[in-house]
Amino acid sequence: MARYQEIALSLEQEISQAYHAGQYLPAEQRLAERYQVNRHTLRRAIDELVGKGWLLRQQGKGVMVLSKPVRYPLHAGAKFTDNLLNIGAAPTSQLLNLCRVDASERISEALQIPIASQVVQLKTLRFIDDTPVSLVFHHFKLGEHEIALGRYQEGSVHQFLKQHCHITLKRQHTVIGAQLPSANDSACLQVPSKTPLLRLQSINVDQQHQPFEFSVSHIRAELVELSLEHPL
Amino acid sequence: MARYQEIALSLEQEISQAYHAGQYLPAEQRLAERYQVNRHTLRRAIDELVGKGWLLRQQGKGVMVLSKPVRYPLHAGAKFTDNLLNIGAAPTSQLLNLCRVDASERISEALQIPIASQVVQLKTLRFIDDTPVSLVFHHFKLGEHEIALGRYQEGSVHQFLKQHCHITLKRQHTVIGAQLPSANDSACLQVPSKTPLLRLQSINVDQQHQPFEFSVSHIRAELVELSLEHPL
DNA sequence: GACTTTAAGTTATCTAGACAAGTAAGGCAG
DNA sequence: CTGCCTTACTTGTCTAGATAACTTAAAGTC
Repeated sequence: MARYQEIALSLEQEISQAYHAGQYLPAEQRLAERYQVNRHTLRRAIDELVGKGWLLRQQGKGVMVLSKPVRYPLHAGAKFTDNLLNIGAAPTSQLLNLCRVDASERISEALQIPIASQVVQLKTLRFIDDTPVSLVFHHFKLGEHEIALGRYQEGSVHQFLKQHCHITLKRQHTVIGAQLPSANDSACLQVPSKTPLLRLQSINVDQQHQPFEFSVSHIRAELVELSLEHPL
Repeated sequence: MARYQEIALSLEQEISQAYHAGQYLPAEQRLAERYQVNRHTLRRAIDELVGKGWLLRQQGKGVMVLSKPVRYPLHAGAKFTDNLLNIGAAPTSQLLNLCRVDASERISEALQIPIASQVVQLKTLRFIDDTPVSLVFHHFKLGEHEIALGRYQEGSVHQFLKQHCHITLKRQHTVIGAQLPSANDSACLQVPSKTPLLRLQSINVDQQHQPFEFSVSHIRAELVELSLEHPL
């Protein structure tokens, strides 16, 4: 077993016993001295625990110990916002960008439109208690509701659609994967490039069961896990 | 944007255009020379794409371009083995370890037994076409079927239970997360410590809807994604 | 031919040093 | 007191080099 793995294991034990969420580890240089290794080797050890969701790096501040992730139910009608309000957390959403883009193969298949035709793309960032949690790309067909969407600024997108367009969306199909963040993901979610993300691709349908929205969410896996009840 | 991120972006484009699954990239040293950077910087760039599921590192051989992941449906009755046979792949399972362990809080909660009471733990490794795909920890209550379980050696565990114990398991509750592999995960799944894994924790019930198995799967996210149909 | 050894080429790990970039707190001018 | 600047400390990135571990194929041995 590599030295950095030994150190990661040792640190993991120490954290679970002597630290609680919100506390900061000693500086990398100090830890490197304690373990008698180069700072790069110690960084590698910390990277292991960051990847497992135990620690969060904050440039200029230090390495923080995290708490257990929020469990997020995945029903057909499950709403990000409502779920979190129930827990007592303060969920917010912020519009980053609104534009038209050419539909990729995946998007056109999901929305049942021709490939390379244009769609409206909404890029939003979701927070829990001022911590960025997920980056979401919403895709809608062009059409009557496009102008209304242009007025969206913040808060739940699905709530907005319900109020201004009288459309209630339901989750119809979801594909779940995991990946490391791109440079853009890292920047928006304020995580280093080694913390894994959950990737959710959802097709949401309107009351007539017609595909209305295709969304791709990149979610910080140290903070959130998905929960699923299977019907009998 | 950091140099290694620029290189990752450049490589990603090149791969999607000029490579197909199974091909190998030029050696790190060559690529480092091409981009005029130190080999460590180029490694960091490759790490980005490994994390995104585009590439697979193989010590001593090189860096291989991967194909798109297998999509694995997650119904109540979904079976790893049957799903893959339908696709035309060759799924196998191998027993790594069988022992009794003390139930953690998570396990005892899932199986509805007292905390720290003992359970039977089966550790299995699943392959698709001789590639290790997931590492699974199965947990069962002690009891009448324990001896039968002791005879399990390979193939689908659920199939084995059906044939030898006449028990048909159904997925009742699933929690999905993502994390980087531990040292043990890396070794069993033959992946470096930077490729993210999907983590599936499932409670499986018998015909009387009683919790019978609690399993924890660590799945290579570059190879598999989970698919979910939501009922109306 | 079958097996072993060797060599070359590859990725993996560790060390060492430098500088950039971000944070926080104290000191200072207004 | 407020606002700005400086300074110290932290993490992030890049370079450079050495050695270990692993894979493959060719050369050698029986």
